[in-house]
Amino acid sequence: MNISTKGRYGLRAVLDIACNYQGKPVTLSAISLRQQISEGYLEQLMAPLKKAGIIVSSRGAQGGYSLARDPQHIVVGEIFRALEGPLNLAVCTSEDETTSCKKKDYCSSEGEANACRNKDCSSESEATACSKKDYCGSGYLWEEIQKAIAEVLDSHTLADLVNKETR
Amino acid sequence: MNISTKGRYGLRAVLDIACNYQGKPVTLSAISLRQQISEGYLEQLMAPLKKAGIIVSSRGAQGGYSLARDPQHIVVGEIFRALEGPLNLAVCTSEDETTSCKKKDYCSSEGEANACRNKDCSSESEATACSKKDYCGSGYLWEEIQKAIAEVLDSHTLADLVNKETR
DNA sequence: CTCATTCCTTAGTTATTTAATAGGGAATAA
DNA sequence: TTATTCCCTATTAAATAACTAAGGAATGAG
Repeated sequence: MNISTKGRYGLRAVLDIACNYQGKPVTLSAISLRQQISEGYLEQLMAPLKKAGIIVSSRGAQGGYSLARDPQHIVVGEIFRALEGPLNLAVCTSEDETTSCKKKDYCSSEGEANACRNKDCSSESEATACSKKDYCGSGYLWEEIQKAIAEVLDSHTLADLVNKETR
Repeated sequence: MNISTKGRYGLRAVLDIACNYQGKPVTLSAISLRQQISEGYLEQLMAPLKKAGIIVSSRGAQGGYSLARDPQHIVVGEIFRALEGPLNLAVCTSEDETTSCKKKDYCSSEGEANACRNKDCSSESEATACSKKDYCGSGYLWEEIQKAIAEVLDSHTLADLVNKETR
């Protein structure tokens, strides 16, 4: 269980922009140099960040990237989700929600007392309904973990991280 | 960011044993059938669980797996870590701790005010010291997330999950 | 106007990890 | 002594991650 370079580098890039903006947009090459991440790879991280409305860009000489909003109005969860996608700890791949929890085989206890709950899927995304998921006891756990992660992500702003950085 | 089948299947397997133990050890084939996980793959999950002292096994006819302790004395974090390894959200690969944070390039802010803190690495494992890590602002975030995950893992016992299951 | 600069987009490639399968071996109870 | 059951290791196929490459489009400076 880890966070991909996409998420890690991407956050560093946004932090870099936040810390190094001085009236002028910050160029990719400057970020690349400071963060020791190849420009080509950084480019790919900028696209989703831009799409998510976290950064804005301008082209041409003196161009580069700036934050779309003040750091205190950018929640870290936005950045994370833009890069890594919605939180989805347990794997829920099926598109057909109605078939959920019909197969009691997936549940680790037997007998009629065992009513598979339908919300064991911990995905944040509505699109991915569950027919193969980790049910019941384990599903509960993944959900709790996911909520804990979301809580951290959504209770910090970019400004908080900038403070940690320059302190 | 997700949890591998190793962790998910493994937890389900342990839950299965907890729920279906009735005086006799639970066989792999029974777990396989109920959980719809191949026996071959399950076998590989049993090894670390056994090594971690979570389950015990007996061979031969009527053999199988049982819990090594009562479910209320098995913390979920033990199971998780046995299967997925120590929590290690940010990647810290170097073995040489003294080189940490010497390269200011990794930090996303410039200037002398920027003292890279040495503990940004969020790894639970002592063995993996950091020379390439996500520093400062971002390192702080990964650490907070990791602590939140550990809190959930370490505040639930297997008995808690069994209750969720059979309710 | 034109040209250097900078972002933009897509395709392709390589490395790593995951998820399994396969097959023989060792212990044990009936 | 034999069917059962766990044990161990190697191999492989698929998926994902992590880049690299390369050409294009916009823009500001001169």
